[in-house]
Amino acid sequence: MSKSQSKYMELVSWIKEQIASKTFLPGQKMHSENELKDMFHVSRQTVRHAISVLESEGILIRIQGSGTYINDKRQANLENRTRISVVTTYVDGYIFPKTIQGIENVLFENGYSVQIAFTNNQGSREKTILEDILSRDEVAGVIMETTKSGIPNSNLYLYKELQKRGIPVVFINSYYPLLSIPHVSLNDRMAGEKVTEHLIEMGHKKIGGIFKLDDGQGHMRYAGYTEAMQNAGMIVEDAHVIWIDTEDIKNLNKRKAAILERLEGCSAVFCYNDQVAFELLEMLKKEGIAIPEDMSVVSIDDSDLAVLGDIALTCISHPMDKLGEKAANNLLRMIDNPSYDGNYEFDAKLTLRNSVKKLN
Amino acid sequence: MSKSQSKYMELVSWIKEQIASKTFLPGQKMHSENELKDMFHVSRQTVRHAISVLESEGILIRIQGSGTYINDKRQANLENRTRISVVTTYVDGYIFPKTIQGIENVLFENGYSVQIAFTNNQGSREKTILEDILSRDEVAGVIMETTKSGIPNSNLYLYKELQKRGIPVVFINSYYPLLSIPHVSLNDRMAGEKVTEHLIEMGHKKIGGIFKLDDGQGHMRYAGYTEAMQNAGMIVEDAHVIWIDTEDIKNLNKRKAAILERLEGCSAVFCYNDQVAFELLEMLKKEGIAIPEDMSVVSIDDSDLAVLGDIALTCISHPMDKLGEKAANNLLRMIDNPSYDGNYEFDAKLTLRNSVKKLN
DNA sequence: CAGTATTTGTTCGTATGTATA
DNA sequence: ATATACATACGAACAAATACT
Repeated sequence: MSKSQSKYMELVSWIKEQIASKTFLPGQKMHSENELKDMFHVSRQTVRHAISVLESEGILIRIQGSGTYINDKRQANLENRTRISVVTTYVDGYIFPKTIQGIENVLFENGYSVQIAFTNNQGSREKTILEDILSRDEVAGVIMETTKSGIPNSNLYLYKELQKRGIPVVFINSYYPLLSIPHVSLNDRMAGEKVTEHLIEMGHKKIGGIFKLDDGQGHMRYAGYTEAMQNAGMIVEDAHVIWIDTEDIKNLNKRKAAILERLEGCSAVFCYNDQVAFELLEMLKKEGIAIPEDMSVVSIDDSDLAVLGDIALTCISHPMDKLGEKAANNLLRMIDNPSYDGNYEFDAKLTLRNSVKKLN
Repeated sequence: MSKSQSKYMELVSWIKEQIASKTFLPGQKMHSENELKDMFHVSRQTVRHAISVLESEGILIRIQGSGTYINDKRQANLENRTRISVVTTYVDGYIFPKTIQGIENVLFENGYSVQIAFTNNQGSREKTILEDILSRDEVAGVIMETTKSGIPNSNLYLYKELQKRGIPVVFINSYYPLLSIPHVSLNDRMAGEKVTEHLIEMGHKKIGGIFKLDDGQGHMRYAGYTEAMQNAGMIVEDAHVIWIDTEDIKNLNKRKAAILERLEGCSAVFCYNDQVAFELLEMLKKEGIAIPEDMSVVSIDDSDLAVLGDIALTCISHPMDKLGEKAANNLLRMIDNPSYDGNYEFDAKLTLRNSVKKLN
């Protein structure tokens, strides 16, 4: 592969490939100059030229009389790192800005600089960003929002590589169950449970739900919803459950007919988040369905959207900036003490407003 | 001094001494390899070895066919920098997230990583962040939102230091008039003018205004407002102009009495931005003042807030993500070509909605 | 511990290729 | 187009540090 005209550059490429493919392992001794000379049928000068390039890049270390070794870069560079990479899906939602601000506040106060990137909730972008972090090899830790954690992720090997290199990672909002990497999030299961229990206490029997299918939070909130229903001896009817994905949220109206049909007969509906609730309110209003008289609506997040319209939403509060601060603090503790368990889930707290009607 | 047994190290020392003693000046061409060979009675290989050591230290630059030059260190260190620092006031507003996302998109695609920090619109924090950037000395450029550009800033010397080091800076949204540093922003003066002209065209004579006093955007929007009034032969009455600062915006109600008094007799009011307009709408509603029947309201930004309530605001659109992209692109061009002029102002475009009444 | 082999470090000579002025 | 200057490449010799017997 990589033909770089000159012989020494070909040798450079070859050695890099061996290291990348784990044929040469960090700390190991490499072939001697004379061995390489014979292997590649070049002069020793050419071999030395190639090695000197790699040495100046910090990839190899030459020790006179002993040999040439693959540098164990990790330990060498990790010492003075004061940079943290923060990767989120978007920044233009209503939760992330506050979370990011919380993260930045804590990290800046602790002398770290914050490097940021956005996945746009696309696995391909997540991959590029992780590869970039790995190749630059200069961050002391990573705070990461999962990308579509509700469906299988093909980038898990990149997270494992970070672990292998001793770079701690904290997930926020959700996590990948297949990885043993800590996360800081809202207790989404509890959130789903509490909000559903509230509806049940208020006398609702037929409770519909709109959940996000492509992230773990959607799954957990759904799990809480079903648990609360079952605890109350009620049956979760799939006919009243609507699953949407990230794309749907932006244009809930496209699924209007299906949504209205599924909510037929329900007196209340559990919305995945405020954004969904807000869109749903608009939709119901246009259909002449009054809230909360004809339909009670609850949601999760307690963002600006929850109180912006004429109907204030009863909902679970998202910790937002507190979540960011906690994630940052946990990451810093993990950097100091690699065995520290960085997991944390915020208890769900219900805020009562006027979007739920009491039935008798 | 430094006798380092080997000939090539002696040559290295000699060259370093020449540079230290200003015999060789930055940017200057050095002796050719053959000249040095003859001067020191060594082989050309030895000369090349010495030069390659100095080249890897970034002290010399070899250019094939041209010669070997003493590196101007500024440029030397900047070569491999692929990090841009983005500093904004907040991230939890409604404009910044989109702007930041626009910036990140462009920079990431161009192989740069984005380092972020927030000033919270406090001069002291701006100072700390700039000092941090300067001491780390590892960014290729800075995109900066001004901190209270409407009042004197005591950190200008730090920006000058960045200029001195050849690190390009682009301001967004506003700029410090005392510095010759480019900015990318909305044409705030034009925005103020257009929105005021619209009110005048709709028959309004008494037009009040709420402006932000502590940033340059507030000043420019006010300038546009006065210009439009004067062009129409109308007089700007100070009694109808309200100046607020960043703190006031969060709690407009505290100045309720003063605001209502100043708007007395006005048929329309120009709001500094959507946030102000939104707060004002709430206030007027509670006072029983109908919009647009009793009072027309216009604003600038066209954020989510503009269309969220029951009254959709007629306003000037803020370029948001486009502004971020433009700022990033201009900064990249400045990095490539230091003489490139990175200034750009987006034309103001009016979006008509239903917050303005036509008078006759 | 001494001696020897191995491995990298330094230096010279020479030749040809390629980019620049 | 030519001369200049750096780039690549080979061969050879000896020095210095390390490893092994």
